[in-house]
Amino acid sequence: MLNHRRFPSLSSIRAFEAAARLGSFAKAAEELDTTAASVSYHVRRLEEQIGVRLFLRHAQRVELTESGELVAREAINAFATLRACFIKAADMDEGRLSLTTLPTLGTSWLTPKLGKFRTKHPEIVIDLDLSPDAQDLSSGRFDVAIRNGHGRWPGLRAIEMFPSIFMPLCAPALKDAAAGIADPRRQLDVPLLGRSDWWMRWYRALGFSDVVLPGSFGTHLSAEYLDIAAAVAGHGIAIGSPILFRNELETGRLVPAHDFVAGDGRSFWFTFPIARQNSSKIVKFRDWLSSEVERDRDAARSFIRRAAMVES
Amino acid sequence: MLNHRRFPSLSSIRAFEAAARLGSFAKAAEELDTTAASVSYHVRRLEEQIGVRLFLRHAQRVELTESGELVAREAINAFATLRACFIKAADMDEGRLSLTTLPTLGTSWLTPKLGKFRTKHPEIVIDLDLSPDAQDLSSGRFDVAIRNGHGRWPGLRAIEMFPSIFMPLCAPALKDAAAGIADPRRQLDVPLLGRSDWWMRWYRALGFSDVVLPGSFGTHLSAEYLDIAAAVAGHGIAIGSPILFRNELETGRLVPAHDFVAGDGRSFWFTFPIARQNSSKIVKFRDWLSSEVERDRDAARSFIRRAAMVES
DNA sequence: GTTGAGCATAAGTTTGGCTTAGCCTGCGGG
DNA sequence: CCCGCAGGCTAAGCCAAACTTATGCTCAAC
Repeated sequence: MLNHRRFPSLSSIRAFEAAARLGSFAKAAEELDTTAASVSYHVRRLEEQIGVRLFLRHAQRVELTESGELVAREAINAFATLRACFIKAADMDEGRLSLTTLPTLGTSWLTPKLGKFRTKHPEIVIDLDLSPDAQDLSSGRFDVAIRNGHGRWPGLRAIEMFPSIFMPLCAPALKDAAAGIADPRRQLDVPLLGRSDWWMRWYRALGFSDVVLPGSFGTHLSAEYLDIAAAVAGHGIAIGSPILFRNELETGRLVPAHDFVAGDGRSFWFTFPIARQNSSKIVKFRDWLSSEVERDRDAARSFIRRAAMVES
Repeated sequence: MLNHRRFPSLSSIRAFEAAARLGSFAKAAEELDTTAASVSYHVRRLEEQIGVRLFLRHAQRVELTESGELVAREAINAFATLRACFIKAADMDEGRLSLTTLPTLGTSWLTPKLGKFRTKHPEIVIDLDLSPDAQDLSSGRFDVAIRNGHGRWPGLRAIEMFPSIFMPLCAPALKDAAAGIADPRRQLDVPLLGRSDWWMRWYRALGFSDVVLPGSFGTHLSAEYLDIAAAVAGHGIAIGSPILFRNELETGRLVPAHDFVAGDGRSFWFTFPIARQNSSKIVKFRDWLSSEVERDRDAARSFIRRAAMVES
């Protein structure tokens, strides 16, 4: 008799379902890619577990009992439902790509381009998360990430986009006031904005090893885009990437305050779990992103070429 | 990505279903009577197989993703359907007892009593099959059988009902004409009806070893009840069981043509698969049958006591 | 700060389920 | 009529999936 607490073996149910649907153990075995012996065994097992005879065995064929018919109807239905919902879930999942990236890159570089992706792949919605610290891709909250670092993350595939480089940028009106920027001992009339560690690196790349920067930087790391906005507004000289802020440079809202470009040896990487490298939405985004990166890297190649790397 | 041909592992689906329904891997593990590690493993596996993240892992809890919610709804539903239909099938099965027996016993002895069983257990429908040869109980076509034999059938439990005995029976009007029945050399005015092998045994039990019976018995084995009907109609002397035809004897429609009773050493047995001895419908029928047998055996005890057994 | 709940991961072990091999039965064609 | 074949059953042995054990980690509660 049926023990109401315990569920019968699922393999047995599957075997029964196929046998009932196809009306033959042999055909079921073929569909399940196994042997008739296995199907026979499982059907018998199921019958023992629920205490009900499901098939009548005749010499060359099997026939469902009345109870068998009932169970078959429901089981076939249940399996079809499951099959369908996995496919549906996969489709739904394919239609939403969730991406986490650094606020600066997201705000200044990525967001303006996303419209083009949407036009090219209208079936995919991008779900963008901007957070300063690297989110764990293995948690599944995000499909892909754009990260800054050295490109080695266990379990993740990392595709290099462009190097992390920076140079002093200012509004054209401040260009003259910034003339002495290359000498850290001179006191400028305009404040320096942006990440102090980058300023240090930039000066070190110029040959000044123990620069003491004026205080009042007043910014968080990773909020450079706010400082860039301030620089555009003429409030000082910011340090930032000529690649990320190519648009500001090309439109003349910013100009280099000095031509020297430094880098920290790190890069921006497009990353995703190796296990998901064949996911079609990831492939689509990756391909699109690569072409965008290609164009930008090309446009910024002079900056990249002359960047002086400073190891930490 | 989901391979549309192959179904994901069912154990994984079950683990996921329980986890989704209970909102916790630990609770799911408890319900499935396994460990949290197993549930965790299976959910991860399912996600890999269908290529869709179903749960978001947080430190102390898990949360369904959007796709997870969809799959969960369907899976919970599918499992509930399955669970329900097995129970329903068991119930349906419990409500119908199918019994195969010999035509004589079924017609003359069992059928008149079945009304009482129906009254006592209105929830069980008896599905009666009368066939001269023993049906295979292991095929599942029948739940129980009443058989004639020596009580040893592999895999079957056999409960003895009463011995297979027989004596000459005739209509009261023929009693005088049957006076010389005990001497096979005398030619009677009335024909002998019924199984010739039983007549032979009966005479052998009386001490006549090589009896030559008159021809024209014109009956099949196992169709004694037809001959008994003929005897009731006064067409001859039949040989049959005083237990099975107790009713005819008690109402006076038949009388013993001679008081000698023979047996063949066999009995009628109530049998069913050992594996099913706890099936409640079988227990109910068995208990009812036993009480009926008890009463009949009691009423027929004088016939049974004096039956002379003749080994084949 | 300590404890406990909840999930993940690794490694070792068991057992369910598969395969192989052989048998039986009935059908159909030579 | 007989033999081959199709379809199902059973037994025995093997293997990988799935389970257990053990440990670690994180957060929440006291």
